[in-house]
Order: sequence, then structure tokens, then C-alpha cells
Amino acid sequence: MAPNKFSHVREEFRVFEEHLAQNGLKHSRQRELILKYFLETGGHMTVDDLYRVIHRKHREIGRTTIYRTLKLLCDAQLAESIELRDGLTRFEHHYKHSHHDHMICIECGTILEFVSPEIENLQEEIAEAYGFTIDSHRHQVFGVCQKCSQRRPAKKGPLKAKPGVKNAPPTEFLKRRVSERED
Amino acid sequence: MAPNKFSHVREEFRVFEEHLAQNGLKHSRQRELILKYFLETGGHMTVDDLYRVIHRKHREIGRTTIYRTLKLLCDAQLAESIELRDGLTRFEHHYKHSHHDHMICIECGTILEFVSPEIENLQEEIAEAYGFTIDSHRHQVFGVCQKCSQRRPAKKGPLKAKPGVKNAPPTEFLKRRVSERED
DNA sequence: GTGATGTTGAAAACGGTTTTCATTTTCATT
DNA sequence: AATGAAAATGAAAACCGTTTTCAACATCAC
Repeated sequence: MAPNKFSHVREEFRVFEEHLAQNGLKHSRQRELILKYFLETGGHMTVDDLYRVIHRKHREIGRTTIYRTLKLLCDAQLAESIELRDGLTRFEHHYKHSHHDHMICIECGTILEFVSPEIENLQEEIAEAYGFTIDSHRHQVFGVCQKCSQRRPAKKGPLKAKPGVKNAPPTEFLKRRVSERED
Repeated sequence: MAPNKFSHVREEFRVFEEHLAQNGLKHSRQRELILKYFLETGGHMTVDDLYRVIHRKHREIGRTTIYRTLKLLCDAQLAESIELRDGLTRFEHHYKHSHHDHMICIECGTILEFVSPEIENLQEEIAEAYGFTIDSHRHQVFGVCQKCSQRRPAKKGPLKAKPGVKNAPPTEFLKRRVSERED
């Protein structure tokens, strides 16, 4: 009944524990907490997002430790960092999450994830044609999400709402919708 | 014979001049010089790259002015700024240059440009399927360029040089090879 | 419990970029 | 050419997200 330190069900804690062990690092209350909150929150959190959430309940935990622990989580393959265009680093859940790219709404900040094997293939073809060996990539699409373009009439000129797109159901491309700065 | 201020042949100076006029801005020796050097250098220059080049001959021109003028060039559609993963802003020639994306060698820093209408189409399809209106995008591929992978044997395992790729000619994808920090 | 070693948090440093501000330059008007 | 209003310049300071420093503290094998 009395749960000991890392008795959480989630595998992520196990992975983290292993990473610490394998690298001569130590457990700590802070690290456990930060991992917990990281996992609980939606994903695409900035250091400050996380700091605010954690700081509410744990006044003693400093920003520095959050920076350090998130880096640690990246090392442990539990998190992955992405950078959009606002100069902030965001951290995604990475454990058993497959690769994807991003569409970012420039009005509300919503971040959508998408995957396109076709695009990846074309990308690979292009690279190959030039003897270039791909290590990684980032593909970010900026624009206005459905919600926002419904809210505001839309860009220039009387643009009639394209029928058939309005309530398009999520397709195979889109894995899930996530994050939106909370403040 | 005596060339007056903006008598350079290149259209870019004309465009710049117009931009200044239309916005109540003034000519200046510095602006002219910075544009000149910007156009002469390869492209993908950072502020500091340009500063070093210019500072050699014109000790009096400050970094701040280069920052400001490059921003001005962007406003005038003569330059476009890109950000890779090193935290530096680079400035590309943009006048009559069409859209393209980038492949970046993580060993030597070479930046290749590529275009793929197919990818752009797929991207548009994906966006449309979600009612997302694209404003812009960036697609950056990181890896090892041909030169570098020939220099160093290559990654893990005995990887025999893929035949047929070694000396692949530039394809339609690749517009030109550019830049490599000069110092 | 002890001690070697890792961790923490506050504050300082960092690094690219932007802002500030006193001085200088531009340029339309005389 | 001289004037003066408005813009541009450059040095230094501010900014801001992130990293480093360092003295105090926690962890864990013994």
C-alpha cells in the first residue's frame, strides 16, 4: 500500500530509473516530480510552462532544475525538444511516440502533429539524389487552424467558406491535437 | 563616368531605393554598403559573417546598423531570414529567388537548397484535410553531405559506398550549393 | 553513520539580438 | 549654401531564454 519512490505504474519511471542507474546518476525528489508533471501535462510544454505548473505546489523547485531534468529526460529518450519560431524550446513526450512533424496555428498557438510517409519518402529520394545521408529533419507548417479561420472571416477578399472542409474529420495524417499555452 | 550614389547596375539597388522612398526612409552610406556586401557574398550569411567582412574595410560601421539594415532588406523583400539549429539568423538573397527548403550538413555546415513541388502538394493536402490554411513553412533536413561522407568512411558498420550515388549529378531538386562559414 | 560523489537553486554569465540615447546625417525647404 | 525637422548611427545597456558557477545539501554504497 505504502508506495515506494518509483512504484508508479507508468513505464516511463522505469525507463528513467534505468537511465539514472546506467549513468551513475542519482534519484531525487525533484527529478521524480518533474517527470511526473511532465507526463501529466499535454506535451509541447516550455520550461516556463512547466515551471509555473510545478511552482504552484512546490515552491522550492527552481527553474534550473527543470532545465536540467528536461535535458536528462531527452537523454533518456523520454522527451524530445522542438523549437518553433518563438525562440522557446518545447518538450514533447517521446517514449513510444513515433516521429511526426508539426502544423502551428499562428493565431492561437495550437500545435497539430502530422505524419506523411509520402513526404518522408520524397525527402529521402531528394537526399539520395545528392548523396546526402539524412540524420534528422524538421518540417513545420505555419498557418491558421480551422477554429481560428472560422472565428475570423479569413484573409483577403470575400472568401466563401470552402464547403467540405469545414468539418473535415481528423484524417490519418493527424495523430492528435495538443497544447495551447495556459497562463 | 563619375558614378553617383545608386548608379549600380543591379536592380536590387533600385528596389531598395524605392522601398526607402515609399516608407519615408533615408539613404545612407552605410545602407548602401551593407546592401552591396550582402549581394556580393554568397548568401546564408549571419550578421557576424557580414560584420567581419565589412568591418575589415569599414571600421566605422557597427553591428547594430547591420542588424537594422538586414531587417530593412527583409522588409524590402530583398532578403529573407532563416534559422537553422545553431541559434543564428542567416540571410538569404530573396530578390527574384523562388521558394526553397534546406539540407544542412552537420559536419561541414554546407547548406543545400532544394525544391519539391510534390512535397508542397502533399503538405497542402494534409493542411486542407484539417481545414488548416498554410501561411508559410520550413522544411529542414539535417545530415551528412556527399563530400563529408566520402571523407569519413560513414556511420556504423561496414557501409559499402552505394554505387550510383557517389557522383550523382545535381538534379532538378537542387538549385545550387551555397555558403560555408568563412573565417 | 560516514564519506565520496551527485544534485540543487540562486545568482551570475552567456550569446544573439534589440533598445536606448546622445550625436550625426540626410534632405526638403529656404 | 544654410536651416531645421526627421531619420540614422553606433556604443553601451537592456533583453531574454538558457547555461554555468558555486556553496550548501541530498543520495547511496560502504
